[in-house]
Amino acid sequence: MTRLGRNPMYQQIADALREQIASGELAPDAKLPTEAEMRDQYGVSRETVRKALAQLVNEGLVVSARPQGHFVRRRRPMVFRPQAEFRKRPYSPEMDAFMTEYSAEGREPRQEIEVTIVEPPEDVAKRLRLEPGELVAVRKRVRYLDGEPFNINDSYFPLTIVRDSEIMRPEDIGRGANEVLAELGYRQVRTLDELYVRMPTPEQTHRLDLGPGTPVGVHVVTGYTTEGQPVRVAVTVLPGDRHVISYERQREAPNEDA
Amino acid sequence: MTRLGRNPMYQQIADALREQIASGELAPDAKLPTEAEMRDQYGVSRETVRKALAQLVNEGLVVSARPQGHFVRRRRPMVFRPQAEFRKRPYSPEMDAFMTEYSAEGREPRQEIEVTIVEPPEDVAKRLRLEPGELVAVRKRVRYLDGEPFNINDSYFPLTIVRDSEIMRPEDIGRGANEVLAELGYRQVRTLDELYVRMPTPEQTHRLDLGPGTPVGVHVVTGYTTEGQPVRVAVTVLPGDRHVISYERQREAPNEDA
DNA sequence: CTGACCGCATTGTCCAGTCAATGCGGCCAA
DNA sequence: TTGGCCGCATTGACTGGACAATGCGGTCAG
Repeated sequence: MTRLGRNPMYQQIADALREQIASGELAPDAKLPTEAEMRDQYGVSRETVRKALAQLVNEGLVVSARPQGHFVRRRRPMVFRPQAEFRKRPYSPEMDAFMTEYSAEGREPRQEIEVTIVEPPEDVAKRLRLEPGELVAVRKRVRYLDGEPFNINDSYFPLTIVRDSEIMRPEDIGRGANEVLAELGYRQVRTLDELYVRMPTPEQTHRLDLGPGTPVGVHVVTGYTTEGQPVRVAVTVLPGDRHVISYERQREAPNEDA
Repeated sequence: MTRLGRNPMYQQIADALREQIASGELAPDAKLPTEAEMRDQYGVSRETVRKALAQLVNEGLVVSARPQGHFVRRRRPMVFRPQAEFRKRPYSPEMDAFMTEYSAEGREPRQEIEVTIVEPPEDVAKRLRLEPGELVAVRKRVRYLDGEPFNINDSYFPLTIVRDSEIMRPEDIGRGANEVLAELGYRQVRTLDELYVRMPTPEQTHRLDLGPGTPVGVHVVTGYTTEGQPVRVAVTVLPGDRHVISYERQREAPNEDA
């Protein structure tokens, strides 16, 4: 482990540990050597060892549990299925098998709901085509599984169309907020979905209790009525270490392209 | 900037800088104060300032350009549209507007293609339902835009069905590899899409020339024929700082759910 | 037996310093 | 004018140290 290949020592140490994790030599939940042990083993200072460990933590491969040591992280992803909104059942056998593998079966779900009226963030206002100053109702939800926060879902509705409706009540809506919108005369027939991949803001880190090195997927759904009017913007924040996002597609017309 | 709120100094410095970036006080491409300046300004050691900067770099907010200093990062995302495979044109007006905003118009595209025959990685073998030892053909592509690597796309095909076909040639296939598969008698009518959000492996970091703190989306498409036979697994790696993933959905049946 | 307390191993924070690498801008020679 | 070289500001890598925080496990008093 000497300074041959031009790579800095902390890189080489991180690479060595990463390799041990990938090969299974260090299994999930296994304890890594302590900083002091590695300092002696590699003949470097403790800060250099710490820099290597910090890199692995940032990659999401390792967690630190003071003062027990560093441990190989175990992943338990869960399926997020945007299509669940519009499709009831008919999945292909492949999708069924996939769902079974990553199902929430046997885990205990819970959610917290909070409804407020606010001036919308700029990006939401733009998607709902609101004039400056127009207000929206927000349903902010945090969903938990086995007591662990799993995702954030904030749904924005133009205040003019949901005022005094069931949507304003901070309770679970059994038949879904989309059905309530439909009853109010705003049935959504089309959505535009955007997905961003990035590191979380400190606020998201806090709300989702994220460890360092956990990226998030931000899923933004804008729902439109037949007339093309946007009536809902839903922002879902999905911690990368806890989700697989999955959906199914079918050929539409019998012609082909790129 | 004293040690009141229990937060470590490097956190407080990082928070202050993050706030200045969010507020626009430090605009994109703006130069941050040098480490020495901040050391004096906050009355801490240089290492502490560096720890704060490292955090911002890891969040993808700041880049360091030695020896010019640290700069606020500018983002220029690009649309990734999985549906492009199956849909030719008919997008809604909303989607059209969105595409225009993030189009590649005026940027210069280029790609490198490499075709090899390998024993597939375990996850690919599983999706293609291959027996141990069965081989696959891989088309590995790196796509560039304005000279910058934009994404990686590795497509795996069972060797038994593509041997000696056009797919084995390391050139661009104008009408698309999917059409070639169709001509060979394996038309795909359905796909299962999975999307993972995570930090890149060192190999991906290298191939995509990623800065630290850039998460990636890993998009895995498995294509099936009418008979439900998997004939293609495409793995696309999308750097989070360079993409928005976007698609459209339509109500299918005139009944509703959650 | 039980509960409170304390020692200890381990990680977290921070410091003051050294030397290396890098790229820009200016200086100087042809 | 032009091309090459060099100084310099700045970040990167690393050291060896100090002290704080934390939770587990064992000890000891009741």
